[in-house]
Amino acid sequence: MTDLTALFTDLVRLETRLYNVLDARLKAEHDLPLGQFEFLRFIASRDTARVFDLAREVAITVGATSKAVDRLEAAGRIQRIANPDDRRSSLLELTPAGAEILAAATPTVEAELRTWIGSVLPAGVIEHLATSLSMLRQRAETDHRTDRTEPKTATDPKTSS
Amino acid sequence: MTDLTALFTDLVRLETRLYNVLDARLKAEHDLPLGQFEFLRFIASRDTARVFDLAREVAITVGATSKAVDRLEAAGRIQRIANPDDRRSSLLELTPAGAEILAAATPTVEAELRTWIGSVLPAGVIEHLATSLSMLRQRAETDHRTDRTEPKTATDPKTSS
DNA sequence: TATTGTTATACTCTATAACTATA
DNA sequence: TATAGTTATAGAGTATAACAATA
Repeated sequence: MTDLTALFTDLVRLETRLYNVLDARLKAEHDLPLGQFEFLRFIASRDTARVFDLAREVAITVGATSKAVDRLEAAGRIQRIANPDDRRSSLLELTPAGAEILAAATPTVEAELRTWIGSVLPAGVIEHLATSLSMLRQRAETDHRTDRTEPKTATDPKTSS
Repeated sequence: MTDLTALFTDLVRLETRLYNVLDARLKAEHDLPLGQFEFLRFIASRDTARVFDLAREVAITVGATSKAVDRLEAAGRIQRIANPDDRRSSLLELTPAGAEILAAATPTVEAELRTWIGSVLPAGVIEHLATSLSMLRQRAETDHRTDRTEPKTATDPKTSS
Protein backbone atom coordinates (compact mmCIF):
# COMPACT_ATOMS: atom_id res chain seq x y z
CA MET A 1 0.00 0.00 0.00
CA THR A 2 1.68 3.18 -1.18
CA ASP A 3 2.01 6.01 1.33
CA LEU A 4 -0.14 8.58 -0.42
CA THR A 5 0.84 11.39 1.93
CA ALA A 6 4.46 10.90 0.95
CA LEU A 7 3.43 10.81 -2.69
CA PHE A 8 1.54 14.06 -2.22
CA THR A 9 4.53 15.68 -0.55
CA ASP A 10 6.76 14.67 -3.44
CA LEU A 11 4.20 16.09 -5.84
CA VAL A 12 4.07 19.44 -4.02
CA ARG A 13 7.84 19.76 -3.60
CA LEU A 14 8.48 18.87 -7.22
CA GLU A 15 5.87 21.31 -8.45
CA THR A 16 7.32 24.13 -6.36
CA ARG A 17 10.82 23.58 -7.62
CA LEU A 18 9.89 23.16 -11.26
CA TYR A 19 7.74 26.26 -10.99
CA ASN A 20 10.63 28.25 -9.54
CA VAL A 21 13.18 27.33 -12.20
CA LEU A 22 10.76 27.86 -15.06
CA ASP A 23 9.53 31.16 -13.67
CA ALA A 24 13.06 32.45 -13.19
CA ARG A 25 14.14 31.48 -16.68
CA LEU A 26 11.04 32.90 -18.37
CA LYS A 27 11.43 36.17 -16.52
CA ALA A 28 15.12 36.38 -17.38
CA GLU A 29 14.86 35.46 -21.03
CA HIS A 30 11.41 36.72 -22.01
CA ASP A 31 10.31 39.08 -19.24
CA LEU A 32 7.33 36.75 -18.83
CA PRO A 33 6.27 35.36 -15.46
CA LEU A 34 5.22 31.72 -15.61
CA GLY A 35 1.70 32.62 -14.50
CA GLN A 36 1.30 34.88 -17.52
CA PHE A 37 2.72 32.17 -19.75
CA GLU A 38 0.04 29.79 -18.52
CA PHE A 39 -2.70 32.33 -19.20
CA LEU A 40 -1.45 33.01 -22.71
CA ARG A 41 -1.16 29.32 -23.44
CA PHE A 42 -4.68 28.64 -22.25
CA ILE A 43 -6.19 31.45 -24.29
CA ALA A 44 -4.27 30.42 -27.38
CA SER A 45 -5.39 26.83 -27.03
CA ARG A 46 -9.09 27.61 -27.19
CA ASP A 47 -11.51 29.06 -29.68
CA THR A 48 -12.89 31.43 -27.10
CA ALA A 49 -11.81 32.24 -23.58
CA ARG A 50 -13.54 34.41 -21.02
CA VAL A 51 -12.38 35.53 -17.58
CA PHE A 52 -14.69 32.89 -16.14
CA ASP A 53 -13.02 30.10 -18.13
CA LEU A 54 -9.59 31.21 -17.06
CA ALA A 55 -10.66 31.31 -13.43
CA ARG A 56 -11.98 27.78 -13.56
CA GLU A 57 -8.82 26.56 -15.28
CA VAL A 58 -6.41 27.84 -12.66
CA ALA A 59 -8.79 27.47 -9.71
CA ILE A 60 -8.75 31.04 -8.42
CA THR A 61 -11.65 33.44 -8.01
CA VAL A 62 -13.12 35.42 -10.88
CA GLY A 63 -12.13 38.65 -9.15
CA ALA A 64 -8.49 37.67 -8.90
CA THR A 65 -8.54 36.51 -12.51
CA SER A 66 -10.00 39.82 -13.64
CA LYS A 67 -7.07 41.64 -12.07
CA ALA A 68 -4.57 39.28 -13.62
CA VAL A 69 -6.20 39.88 -17.00
CA ASP A 70 -5.85 43.62 -16.34
CA ARG A 71 -2.12 43.16 -15.90
CA LEU A 72 -1.81 41.13 -19.09
CA GLU A 73 -3.82 43.70 -20.99
CA ALA A 74 -1.73 46.55 -19.59
CA ALA A 75 1.36 44.71 -20.78
CA GLY A 76 -0.14 44.66 -24.28
CA ARG A 77 -0.23 40.90 -24.47
CA ILE A 78 -3.94 40.27 -24.64
CA GLN A 79 -7.09 42.17 -25.52
CA ARG A 80 -10.64 42.10 -24.29
CA ILE A 81 -12.99 42.16 -27.26
CA ALA A 82 -16.78 42.33 -27.30
CA ASN A 83 -18.55 39.01 -27.01
CA PRO A 84 -21.36 39.03 -29.58
CA ASP A 85 -23.07 36.04 -27.96
CA ASP A 86 -23.18 37.33 -24.40
CA ARG A 87 -22.76 40.99 -23.67
CA ARG A 88 -21.99 40.44 -19.99
CA SER A 89 -18.58 39.06 -20.85
CA SER A 90 -15.65 39.78 -23.12
CA LEU A 91 -13.63 37.39 -25.18
CA LEU A 92 -9.91 37.30 -24.50
CA GLU A 93 -7.51 37.23 -27.42
CA LEU A 94 -3.76 37.39 -27.77
CA THR A 95 -2.39 40.53 -29.37
CA PRO A 96 0.32 40.05 -32.00
CA ALA A 97 2.86 40.87 -29.29
CA GLY A 98 1.27 38.28 -27.03
CA ALA A 99 1.35 35.63 -29.72
CA GLU A 100 4.96 36.46 -30.43
CA ILE A 101 6.12 36.19 -26.83
CA LEU A 102 4.19 32.95 -26.38
CA ALA A 103 5.84 31.52 -29.47
CA ALA A 104 9.24 32.56 -28.19
CA ALA A 105 8.69 31.24 -24.68
CA THR A 106 7.22 27.88 -25.61
CA PRO A 107 10.46 26.21 -26.74
CA THR A 108 12.23 27.65 -23.71
CA VAL A 109 9.77 25.92 -21.39
CA GLU A 110 9.93 22.67 -23.28
CA ALA A 111 13.73 22.73 -23.26
CA GLU A 112 13.96 23.49 -19.56
CA LEU A 113 11.55 20.68 -18.74
CA ARG A 114 13.54 18.35 -20.95
CA THR A 115 16.50 19.08 -18.69
CA TRP A 116 14.59 18.29 -15.53
CA ILE A 117 12.39 15.44 -16.62
CA GLY A 118 13.71 14.03 -19.87
CA SER A 119 17.14 13.51 -18.43
CA VAL A 120 15.89 11.61 -15.39
CA LEU A 121 13.26 9.22 -16.69
CA PRO A 122 13.21 7.11 -19.85
CA ALA A 123 10.65 7.99 -22.50
CA GLY A 124 8.32 5.13 -21.66
CA VAL A 125 8.15 6.05 -18.00
CA ILE A 126 7.48 9.68 -18.86
CA GLU A 127 4.62 8.54 -21.04
CA HIS A 128 3.09 6.58 -18.18
CA LEU A 129 3.61 9.50 -15.82
CA ALA A 130 1.86 11.85 -18.23
CA THR A 131 -1.08 9.46 -18.47
CA SER A 132 -1.43 9.13 -14.70
CA LEU A 133 -1.23 12.86 -14.08
CA SER A 134 -3.74 13.53 -16.81
CA MET A 135 -6.21 11.01 -15.38
CA LEU A 136 -5.84 12.34 -11.86
CA ARG A 137 -6.24 15.90 -13.05
CA GLN A 138 -9.40 15.02 -14.90
CA ARG A 139 -10.79 13.36 -11.82
CA ALA A 140 -9.94 16.39 -9.70
CA GLU A 141 -11.58 18.74 -12.16
CA THR A 142 -14.89 16.96 -12.23
CA ASP A 143 -15.36 17.68 -8.54
CA HIS A 144 -16.45 21.12 -7.47
CA ARG A 145 -14.71 21.08 -4.12
CA THR A 146 -11.37 21.62 -5.81
CA ASP A 147 -11.96 25.01 -7.34
CA ARG A 148 -12.28 28.53 -6.00
CA THR A 149 -14.39 30.04 -8.74
CA GLU A 150 -17.11 30.90 -6.28
CA PRO A 151 -17.00 31.95 -2.66
CA LYS A 152 -17.36 29.07 -0.29
CA THR A 153 -21.03 28.24 -0.20
CA ALA A 154 -22.65 28.25 3.19
CA THR A 155 -23.03 25.00 5.01
CA ASP A 156 -25.85 22.84 3.78
CA PRO A 157 -28.98 24.70 4.92
CA LYS A 158 -30.43 21.52 6.30
CA THR A 159 -27.57 20.99 8.70
CA SER A 160 -26.57 24.56 9.50
CA SER A 161 -27.95 26.35 12.51
CA MET B 1 7.92 12.38 -27.66
CA THR B 2 5.75 13.39 -24.73
CA ASP B 3 4.65 17.01 -24.57
CA LEU B 4 6.37 18.00 -21.35
CA THR B 5 4.66 21.37 -21.17
CA ALA B 6 1.30 19.61 -21.11
CA LEU B 7 2.62 17.22 -18.49
CA PHE B 8 3.77 20.17 -16.39
CA THR B 9 0.38 21.85 -16.71
CA ASP B 10 -1.35 18.68 -15.53
CA LEU B 11 1.08 18.52 -12.61
CA VAL B 12 0.37 22.10 -11.57
CA ARG B 13 -3.42 21.86 -11.97
CA LEU B 14 -3.55 18.59 -10.06
CA GLU B 15 -1.39 19.95 -7.26
CA THR B 16 -3.55 23.05 -6.91
CA ARG B 17 -6.76 21.08 -6.68
CA LEU B 18 -5.46 18.45 -4.31
CA TYR B 19 -4.00 21.20 -2.16
CA ASN B 20 -7.35 23.00 -2.05
CA VAL B 21 -9.44 20.00 -1.01
CA LEU B 22 -6.95 18.86 1.59
CA ASP B 23 -6.53 22.35 3.00
CA ALA B 24 -10.28 22.86 3.25
CA ARG B 25 -10.86 19.54 4.98
CA LEU B 26 -7.99 19.96 7.44
CA LYS B 27 -9.18 23.44 8.35
CA ALA B 28 -12.75 22.24 8.80
CA GLU B 29 -12.00 19.12 10.78
CA HIS B 30 -8.82 20.00 12.64
CA ASP B 31 -8.44 23.76 12.41
CA LEU B 32 -5.11 23.05 10.76
CA PRO B 33 -4.07 24.66 7.47
CA LEU B 34 -2.28 22.26 5.13
CA GLY B 35 0.87 24.37 5.28
CA GLN B 36 1.05 23.88 9.04
CA PHE B 37 0.40 20.19 8.62
CA GLU B 38 3.39 19.94 6.32
CA PHE B 39 5.61 21.77 8.78
CA LEU B 40 4.54 19.54 11.67
CA ARG B 41 5.06 16.44 9.60
CA PHE B 42 8.55 17.51 8.56
CA ILE B 43 9.61 18.32 12.11
CA ALA B 44 8.18 15.05 13.43
CA SER B 45 9.99 13.07 10.76
CA ARG B 46 13.46 14.24 11.77
CA ASP B 47 15.71 13.97 14.76
CA THR B 48 16.37 17.68 14.70
CA ALA B 49 14.87 20.48 12.66
CA ARG B 50 15.90 24.10 12.48
CA VAL B 51 14.27 27.03 10.73
CA PHE B 52 16.92 26.69 8.08
CA ASP B 53 16.03 23.06 7.39
CA LEU B 54 12.36 23.88 7.05
CA ALA B 55 13.11 26.72 4.67
CA ARG B 56 15.13 24.45 2.43
CA GLU B 57 12.44 21.76 2.52
CA VAL B 58 9.62 23.97 1.33
CA ALA B 59 11.77 26.27 -0.82
CA ILE B 60 10.88 29.60 0.76
CA THR B 61 13.19 32.12 2.41
CA VAL B 62 14.45 31.79 5.96
CA GLY B 63 12.68 35.02 6.89
CA ALA B 64 9.32 33.77 5.71
CA THR B 65 9.90 30.47 7.47
CA SER B 66 10.76 32.23 10.72
CA LYS B 67 7.42 34.00 10.64
CA ALA B 68 5.55 30.80 9.85
CA VAL B 69 7.29 29.19 12.81
CA ASP B 70 6.16 32.15 14.93
CA ARG B 71 2.58 31.38 13.98
CA LEU B 72 2.94 27.70 14.79
CA GLU B 73 4.53 28.54 18.11
CA ALA B 74 1.79 31.07 18.94
CA ALA B 75 -0.75 28.35 18.21
CA GLY B 76 1.01 26.20 20.79
CA ARG B 77 1.87 23.49 18.32
CA ILE B 78 5.64 23.69 18.31
CA GLN B 79 8.39 25.02 20.56
CA ARG B 80 11.77 26.54 19.93
CA ILE B 81 14.29 24.99 22.29
CA ALA B 82 17.94 25.87 22.78
CA ASN B 83 20.34 24.14 20.42
CA PRO B 84 23.29 22.96 22.52
CA ASP B 85 25.45 22.41 19.44
CA ASP B 86 25.00 25.81 17.83
CA ARG B 87 23.73 28.75 19.81
CA ARG B 88 22.81 30.75 16.72
CA SER B 89 19.85 28.48 16.07
CA SER B 90 17.02 26.78 17.91
CA LEU B 91 15.73 23.28 17.55
CA LEU B 92 12.07 22.94 16.68
CA GLU B 93 9.98 20.37 18.50
CA LEU B 94 6.32 19.48 18.53
CA THR B 95 4.46 20.25 21.73
CA PRO B 96 2.11 17.54 23.04
CA ALA B 97 -0.74 19.51 21.46
CA GLY B 98 1.16 19.63 18.17
CA ALA B 99 1.83 15.91 18.25
CA GLU B 100 -1.81 15.26 19.00
CA ILE B 101 -3.16 17.35 16.15
CA LEU B 102 -0.67 15.81 13.74
CA ALA B 103 -1.73 12.35 14.82
CA ALA B 104 -5.36 13.27 14.33
CA ALA B 105 -4.83 14.92 10.94
CA THR B 106 -2.64 12.25 9.42
CA PRO B 107 -5.37 9.66 8.78
CA THR B 108 -7.63 12.41 7.47
CA VAL B 109 -5.06 13.32 4.84
CA GLU B 110 -4.41 9.73 3.90
CA ALA B 111 -8.14 9.02 3.60
CA GLU B 112 -8.81 12.07 1.48
CA LEU B 113 -5.95 11.20 -0.85
CA ARG B 114 -7.23 7.65 -1.07
CA THR B 115 -10.46 9.10 -2.42
CA TRP B 116 -8.71 11.17 -5.05
CA ILE B 117 -5.88 8.89 -6.08
CA GLY B 118 -6.62 5.40 -4.87
CA SER B 119 -9.99 5.33 -6.54
CA VAL B 120 -8.64 6.41 -9.93
CA LEU B 121 -5.47 4.39 -10.44
CA PRO B 122 -4.73 0.75 -9.67
CA ALA B 123 -2.18 0.03 -6.95
CA GLY B 124 0.59 -0.88 -9.34
CA VAL B 125 0.26 2.34 -11.30
CA ILE B 126 0.26 4.37 -8.10
CA GLU B 127 3.46 2.65 -7.09
CA HIS B 128 5.11 3.60 -10.39
CA LEU B 129 3.81 7.14 -10.06
CA ALA B 130 5.26 7.44 -6.56
CA THR B 131 8.62 6.24 -7.81
CA SER B 132 8.72 8.69 -10.69
CA LEU B 133 7.71 11.65 -8.56
CA SER B 134 10.26 10.72 -5.93
CA MET B 135 13.06 10.49 -8.49
CA LEU B 136 12.13 13.79 -10.10
CA ARG B 137 11.90 15.48 -6.73
CA GLN B 138 15.32 14.23 -5.77
CA ARG B 139 16.75 15.52 -9.01
CA ALA B 140 15.14 18.90 -8.48
CA GLU B 141 16.46 19.14 -4.95
CA THR B 142 20.06 18.54 -5.87
CA ASP B 143 20.06 21.70 -7.95
CA HIS B 144 20.34 25.04 -6.24
CA ARG B 145 18.35 26.99 -8.80
CA THR B 146 15.14 25.49 -7.50
CA ASP B 147 15.16 26.87 -3.99
CA ARG B 148 14.64 30.28 -2.44
CA THR B 149 16.59 29.82 0.76
CA GLU B 150 18.87 32.69 -0.09
CA PRO B 151 18.28 35.90 -1.99
CA LYS B 152 19.08 35.60 -5.65
CA THR B 153 22.83 35.83 -5.98
CA ALA B 154 24.19 38.53 -8.21
CA THR B 155 25.14 37.69 -11.74
CA ASP B 156 28.40 35.85 -12.15
CA PRO B 157 31.07 38.44 -11.23
CA LYS B 158 33.05 37.60 -14.34
CA THR B 159 30.22 38.55 -16.66
CA SER B 160 28.51 41.31 -14.69
CA SER B 161 29.41 44.92 -15.25
C1' DT C 1 -33.25 34.92 -10.37
C1' DA C 2 -28.86 33.36 -11.97
C1' DT C 3 -24.71 34.39 -14.44
C1' DT C 4 -20.55 37.14 -15.75
C1' DG C 5 -17.52 40.49 -14.69
C1' DT C 6 -15.48 44.64 -12.27
C1' DT C 7 -13.88 47.00 -8.46
C1' DA C 8 -12.87 48.52 -3.49
C1' DT C 9 -11.25 46.82 0.63
C1' DA C 10 -8.75 44.08 3.66
C1' DC C 11 -5.75 40.48 4.55
C1' DT C 12 -2.28 36.85 4.17
C1' DC C 13 1.87 35.71 2.82
C1' DT C 14 6.19 36.44 0.82
C1' DA C 15 10.66 38.67 -0.53
C1' DT C 16 14.06 41.97 0.51
C1' DA C 17 17.27 43.83 3.36
C1' DA C 18 19.22 45.46 7.56
C1' DC C 19 20.51 43.72 11.76
C1' DT C 20 22.17 40.61 15.79
C1' DA C 21 24.58 36.80 17.42
C1' DT C 22 27.45 33.01 16.87
C1' DA C 23 30.65 29.95 14.31
C1' DT D 1 34.05 36.01 6.93
C1' DA D 2 30.31 32.98 6.73
C1' DT D 3 26.22 31.08 8.78
C1' DA D 4 21.58 31.09 11.34
C1' DG D 5 17.92 33.64 12.63
C1' DT D 6 14.87 37.79 13.56
C1' DT D 7 12.42 41.66 12.27
C1' DA D 8 10.73 45.97 9.65
C1' DT D 9 9.19 47.32 5.41
C1' DA D 10 7.04 46.92 1.25
C1' DG D 11 4.77 44.55 -2.35
C1' DA D 12 2.28 40.95 -4.90
C1' DG D 13 -1.59 38.42 -5.06
C1' DT D 14 -5.72 36.70 -3.26
C1' DA D 15 -10.46 36.45 -1.12
C1' DT D 16 -14.54 38.77 0.11
C1' DA D 17 -18.27 41.41 -0.89
C1' DA D 18 -20.84 44.99 -3.03
C1' DC D 19 -22.12 46.31 -7.38
C1' DA D 20 -23.58 46.58 -12.50
C1' DA D 21 -25.08 44.56 -16.60
C1' DT D 22 -27.06 40.96 -18.99
C1' DA D 23 -29.17 36.37 -19.47
